[in-house]
Amino acid sequence: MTPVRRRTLEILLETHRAMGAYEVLDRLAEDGFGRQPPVAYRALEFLVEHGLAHRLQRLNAFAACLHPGEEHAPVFLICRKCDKVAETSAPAVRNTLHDAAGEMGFTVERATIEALGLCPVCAEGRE
Amino acid sequence: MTPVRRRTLEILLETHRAMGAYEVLDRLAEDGFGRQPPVAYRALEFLVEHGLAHRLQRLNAFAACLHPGEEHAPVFLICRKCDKVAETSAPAVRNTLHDAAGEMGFTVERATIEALGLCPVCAEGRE
DNA sequence: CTTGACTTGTTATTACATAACATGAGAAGA
DNA sequence: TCTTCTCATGTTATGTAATAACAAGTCAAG
Ligand SMILES: [Zn+2]
Ligand SMILES: [Zn+2]
Ligand SMILES: [Zn+2]
Ligand SMILES: [Zn+2]
Repeated sequence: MTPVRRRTLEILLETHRAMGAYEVLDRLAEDGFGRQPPVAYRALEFLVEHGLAHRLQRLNAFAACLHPGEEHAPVFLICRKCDKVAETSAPAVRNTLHDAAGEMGFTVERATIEALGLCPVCAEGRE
Repeated sequence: MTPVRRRTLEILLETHRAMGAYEVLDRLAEDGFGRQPPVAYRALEFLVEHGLAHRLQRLNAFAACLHPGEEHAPVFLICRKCDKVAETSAPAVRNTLHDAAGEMGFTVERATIEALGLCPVCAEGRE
């Protein structure tokens, strides 16, 4: 854990939402770190590899992990109205996926499960 | 269904694999259609909206749907070795996801489920 | 024959991501 | 101590994916 990496994680935690790499980069630059894309991408890559952050394919964005160290299988719920992202651990979904893939002889190593829809708050507000 | 859209679908079907938008665009241009990104993106968007093709977030790519019209819930199995993409319909996975999200009050409208791993052929060939 | 919806085409720009190279700090070994 | 190796950080430059904004043509409805 080096300064850039630590700061990158802090940024993700502070904002508490999904952030694009360039958005993270701007913050890092403000704090005196490099202002070039690789600076952010490398730090984010490190965090993802070490289970401290996740990448959201649908959003081209990153978010801090809410259960670091716990060795979990995250599922993301993205609200299309307020853009909030909830990370939930749904082993049942993963298991079902592994089973379904297994029937076809496919070995799942990593899986991306991201749902787009409405969070409780936005759903209540009449669509 | 217009010429560009039909041709775009044909291209996806012919190659029988996931293709990037710019790759599709090159083919379209060869056939006398426009050579600008929007040409491909619009046609692909149309196909996706009408359930004739799918978008693979992990690959920034598109693939023809193998069960068009059937109103299904696709799950993609992407082989990291041979790059083949298998589309399978796994209602169980979707249901589990909907249930898990429902417990948190989240309403799922669309879901991206993509697994990365090894296909039967590549798994056999000793990792 | 005019209006309006829609499709296709263009130019230009924005957003996202990585390749390739240079430098400096620190650990490991002579 | 003085190399040497590894790794983190920084840079420049480029590659790749996606969209904004506008122009022109088709065609059916009125
Ligand atoms: Zn997590
Ligand atoms: Zn919401
Ligand atoms: Zn399909
Ligand atoms: Zn394979």
